[in-house]
Amino acid sequence: MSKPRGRPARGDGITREQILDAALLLLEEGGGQGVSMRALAAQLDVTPMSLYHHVSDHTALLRAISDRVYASVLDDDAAGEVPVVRIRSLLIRYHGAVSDFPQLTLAIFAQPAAFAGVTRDITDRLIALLEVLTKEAELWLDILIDHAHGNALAFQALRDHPRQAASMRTRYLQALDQLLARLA
Amino acid sequence: MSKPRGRPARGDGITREQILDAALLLLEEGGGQGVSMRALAAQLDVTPMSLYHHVSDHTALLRAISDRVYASVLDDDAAGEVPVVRIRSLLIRYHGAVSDFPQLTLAIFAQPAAFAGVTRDITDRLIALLEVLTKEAELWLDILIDHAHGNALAFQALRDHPRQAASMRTRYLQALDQLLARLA
DNA sequence: ACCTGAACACCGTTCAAGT
DNA sequence: ACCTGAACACCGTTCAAGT
Repeated sequence: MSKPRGRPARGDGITREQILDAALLLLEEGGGQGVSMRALAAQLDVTPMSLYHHVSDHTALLRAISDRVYASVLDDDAAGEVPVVRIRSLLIRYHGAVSDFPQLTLAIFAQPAAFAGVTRDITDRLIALLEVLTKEAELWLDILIDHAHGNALAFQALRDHPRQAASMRTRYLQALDQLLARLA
Repeated sequence: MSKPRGRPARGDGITREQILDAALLLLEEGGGQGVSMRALAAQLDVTPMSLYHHVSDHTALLRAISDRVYASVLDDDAAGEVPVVRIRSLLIRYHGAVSDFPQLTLAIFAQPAAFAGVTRDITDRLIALLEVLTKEAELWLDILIDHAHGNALAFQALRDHPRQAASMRTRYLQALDQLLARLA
């Protein structure tokens, strides 16, 4: 029943990659109160403590997950397009990431000190694009990012109502376009 | 050392009011991961289980707290003023409540199913005011509320930097005015 | 009606013991 | 290097026992 105590044979044992994969899976389905070390370990058929050999901390785990999630936001930035279009596509992908994993977003904001710099690249690119269009780039950065975050929270509130959630996506797009139209 | 087992003498024992007071206190200072039943009980010099005689649940406790916090938002609505001014003052008070208790806000959003209707009165009043000013009242409700929420989250991120937090308040006001100016 | 103590099922994390 | 088991300090919550 119980596993041997020592180091497992080569090829057994757990990878950091496998941990992150399982964590994302738990995050998507479980929804509950987030990924716990113990539940994650059970998912991987391993004792909780073995995770600490690959991840230093629970918040380090969350940071690793969010790094992975937000990395995809920076891909495919419609590089050839006009600034407004690039801003729009960047925000839509950011909003998508944030509202696909609302529990992760909440966890990050619950202890923000540990997550400085995770979304740094995104805001850096956004502000560079905004500076082309307006003198008050920082103000509009605040508005657009805050709006994405707040909307993602409202999203979370409709988690159990998929039909309303779908219309929420289009409402975000409407609001975003309304804001962008007033930017110039 | 240990208290007697039975019902305490008249005047001893705990009130629901005292529980909420202590909970708000813990919320303000502790900041940490929110108010736990056990920490709250310790604060009141009582066993955790005695709380369940006055509050049915941990989420019921949070709901009671948030009812109290948000009730003050509806006071003093500058009733004589123009709609824009009333909207502005309402949102500023709402933003204040939300960012004074970011941990509460996060807790509420973490399990939103239990909190439908808490902020209902606020959105009702807001939308009534918005309908005077624009045909797209619901769209602007989304924008303004989401903005307040998102900004409150960003606020939380600066919890340990009071100086930056102070300038954040004025930045919220700037952004709010920018949005309201584009409403008409 | 209202409190206590013991108990159950969870957390994150440390530490020593194993291979 | 990497896993286990036991342990510590936390959670929320239930249930029986006390007055």
